[in-house]
Amino acid sequence: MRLVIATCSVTYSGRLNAHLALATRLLMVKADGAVLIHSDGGSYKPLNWMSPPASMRVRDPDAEQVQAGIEQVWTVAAEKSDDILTILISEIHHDSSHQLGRDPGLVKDGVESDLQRLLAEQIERLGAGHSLIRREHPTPIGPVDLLAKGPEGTVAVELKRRGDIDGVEQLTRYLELLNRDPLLAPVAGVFAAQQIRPQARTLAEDRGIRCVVLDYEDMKGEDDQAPRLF
Amino acid sequence: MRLVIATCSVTYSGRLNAHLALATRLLMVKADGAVLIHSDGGSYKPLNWMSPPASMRVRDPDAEQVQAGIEQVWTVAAEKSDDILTILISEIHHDSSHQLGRDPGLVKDGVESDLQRLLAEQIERLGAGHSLIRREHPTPIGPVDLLAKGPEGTVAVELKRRGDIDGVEQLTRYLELLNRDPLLAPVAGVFAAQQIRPQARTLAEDRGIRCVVLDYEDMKGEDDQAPRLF
DNA sequence: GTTTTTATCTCGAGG
DNA sequence: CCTCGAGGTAAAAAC
Repeated sequence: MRLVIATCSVTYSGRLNAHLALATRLLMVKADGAVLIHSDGGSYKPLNWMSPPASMRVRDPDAEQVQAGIEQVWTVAAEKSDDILTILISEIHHDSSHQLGRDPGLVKDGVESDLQRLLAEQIERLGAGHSLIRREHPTPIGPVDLLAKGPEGTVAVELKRRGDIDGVEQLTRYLELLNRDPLLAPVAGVFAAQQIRPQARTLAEDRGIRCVVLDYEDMKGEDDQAPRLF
Repeated sequence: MRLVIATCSVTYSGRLNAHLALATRLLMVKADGAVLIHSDGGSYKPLNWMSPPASMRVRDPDAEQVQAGIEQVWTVAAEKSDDILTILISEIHHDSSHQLGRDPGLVKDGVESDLQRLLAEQIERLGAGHSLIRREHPTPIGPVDLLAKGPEGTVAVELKRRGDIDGVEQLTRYLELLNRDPLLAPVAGVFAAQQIRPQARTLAEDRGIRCVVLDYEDMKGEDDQAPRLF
């Protein structure tokens, strides 16, 4: 990884065109050819970048560019498209290279699949008298997260970490399909999430879909497997 | 901006829990307290990070951590939530700080608003005999991108850079509302995008919505305003 | 301030 | 290889 602090201007041409006026920034060049241009603020997204795989070419400025005070011209080209990032460097304040090696990568806990496993094990969180039929019940338009038997019949469960309007739409499509199957119908809908947005709740309830808010930490506490990832 | 190349392990605790095993990485500390942890590959997303505003505390390792070869412990806490990033540093290979100043920011050209302006000007790209009624036609659930008059009546246009299934759902909701208005009905739907995904096209056509693929570069070439942002 | 929409989204899983 | 859905989505625009 090469780290350069430079006063530069940048132009990107690809799916859109974008430009950065002259200022001092960090240029990060990764081993796979990726280039990231960061300012000293904002979150993790760079001001501008090139995704890997890419290759960089450094050349001297032409006469006009020399006049404009440009010392180096970096051209970063994507290998799989014709996206091009051009960096005009006026001054380099720092330049260092470092050997990092491969990264073992991030281990996560608490994503939707974990939530699904826990709710499958603790299906009574949908209400007393529920039992699991199956996870990932297949339909022609994709799998339903959970299918369960409740006191009032079969229920299809759509599970989200954050319950949004498109999750309700998704469940609605599933329910329409499931209720066409005479062996399964009638199937009621349950929209279960750690957090349900008001608009999603309103839409769901208008359609007769029940909303259930889940407490992940609580469910994890009750988890008999209690896996320790780290 | 502070740049540190260090052999470290990292733990994040917040909306989920995540862990990075011991390896050598770049730690970037920004002026607003943001911290980014990058490996030497992958696109612009860091392996792990803390969004600003945040504050960092550096302390010495406890006895057990010293035994494990840890030299420093960085604790990065978000100011607006209880998210915490803990970085256990075993070895620092590089450490430098740099003054960057405020960035003038990115200027873009080619986003959805540009596409909408161009299609409004070149509405005949929907087919011969189309004329624009208005852009951003208001409805109770949000504005319809374009409303036009075609040879066979009024059409509502939903515009996307990438045409996905949720765009079709959105247009469907608009059409249902617009067709309730006796002054407007009947209104047909057109789903226009630079790229339309097969599933979205299938759903749209099932619902009698016409799909139109737009060529932005072509439209830009025909643009009489020809704005030069840079 | 909140909510909604966009994104050069990135990233991973599954066919 | 492509397609699809999730994301600690982030970030900008709309309200």
